Amino acid sequence: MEVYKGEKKRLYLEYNSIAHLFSFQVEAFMEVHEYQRDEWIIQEGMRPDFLFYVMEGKAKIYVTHQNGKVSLINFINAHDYIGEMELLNDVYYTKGIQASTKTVCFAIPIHRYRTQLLDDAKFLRELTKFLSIKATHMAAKYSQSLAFPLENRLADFILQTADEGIYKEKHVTVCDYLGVSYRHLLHVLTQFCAKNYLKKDGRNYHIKQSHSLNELAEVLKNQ
Amino acid sequence: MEVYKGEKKRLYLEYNSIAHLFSFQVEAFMEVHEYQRDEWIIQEGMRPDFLFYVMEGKAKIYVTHQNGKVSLINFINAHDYIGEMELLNDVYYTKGIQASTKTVCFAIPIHRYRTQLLDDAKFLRELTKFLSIKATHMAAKYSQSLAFPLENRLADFILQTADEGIYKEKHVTVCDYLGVSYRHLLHVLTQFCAKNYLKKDGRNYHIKQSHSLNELAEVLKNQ
DNA sequence: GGAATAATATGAGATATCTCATATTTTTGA
DNA sequence: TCAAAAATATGAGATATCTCATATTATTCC
Repeated sequence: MEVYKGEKKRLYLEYNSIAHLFSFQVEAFMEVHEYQRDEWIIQEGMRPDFLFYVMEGKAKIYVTHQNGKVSLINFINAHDYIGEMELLNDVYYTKGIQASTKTVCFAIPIHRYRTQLLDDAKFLRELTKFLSIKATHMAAKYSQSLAFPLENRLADFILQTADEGIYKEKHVTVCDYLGVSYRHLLHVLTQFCAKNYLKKDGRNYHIKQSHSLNELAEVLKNQ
Repeated sequence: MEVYKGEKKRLYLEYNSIAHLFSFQVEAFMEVHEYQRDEWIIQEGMRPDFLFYVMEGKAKIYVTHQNGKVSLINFINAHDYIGEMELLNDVYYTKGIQASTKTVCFAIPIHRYRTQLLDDAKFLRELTKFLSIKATHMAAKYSQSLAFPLENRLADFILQTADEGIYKEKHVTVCDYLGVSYRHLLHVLTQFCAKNYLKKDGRNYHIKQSHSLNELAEVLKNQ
């Protein structure tokens, strides 16, 4: 992790302002943090000292269960908040956040700004929207995971993450995200190939019949 | 549904104030609604005209999937908000909300107060907390549903809902909530009886070994 | 009060998904 | 550059969960 200092920090702030998110000056004690791929932005179980706002990059929220299973709860992208749960709640089990690409965040020290943040309607309004979408999204994922087999959820995931007709997510990550075993994921992917929805090419999968995948994914929709 | 009028309304407002939740006068156009058991407070797919704040009673959030399966997403209790998603988001698939006991809510007309509400730090702060807890709760349910079999989740649910050592939830509701088939729920309940964790008595189940259920439920915890 | 509806109950076979074992290939780090 | 670690791959048997069929109570409503 790198904390931008001096000229580097000044330049970054100049070109990437988040002043519009607050109605007061937040820059005085704000830091700019850069994390490398696979680095932990927040360690599971350890309360963070900052509220983060992601400017660039992608990250993943993980939680480890007592039976050793790991769930990838969600992906984090640019313009998302991190650590807002800890800002709001005194009691909270902190989840792990891991960068999956180089990630640059603004880091706002909680102890310094907590009171001001919780009094700022502009900030709270944006955060409320962010949280409402997050809650809705989790509710949708939850109910879908119980109502549909992997076949449907995977079809949706493939269509969402494929780039130019090619799907190439890491199986291990996808297992954690969709909450199924590695074995079963491979099994359903093989089925998709057998049905000619996908064509395997080394580690990539070419989408051959997106309409078939669409049909499978479509039944999840409405929410 | 009954809308309190005249003296009844005046008295109810006098004894149940929510003035402390806002920094402006919200009472002028606020209504008081009472719903009977099983009545729909919000119909699935229909945008509500009010932001509700539940004063008394309990309700359930439902969503219907395209394959006909119904998910009971969550329970709603006193001091929860309803319709806050529609207040915040212009595009949102509205879920159904059904009263499960007599339920009294304050109903704040959205078109009238939207702007003021979204500018009120006091209101937004409470709502943000409410949403953060909701999001966390959904995330926990989601990851648990994928990481643990029904046995563990049911044990937790039984302990949470039992009253004086007796569990008597309706099977149909529980199926929708835990996202399993009726058949399977009964199967696991029968197992619990066979293991002597529970003793069936007509439609009730007496908890005989809460420590065993506790052990099963415990592994979900940490979050 | 009786017919219709909802809730409970149980069996049996099907399927979705998991666990474990093991092999190969790729990536990483000293 | 090489050994260790991570990711991919596949088989086979186990288990969690589902579907469907059917019967028996409760509950609701005219």
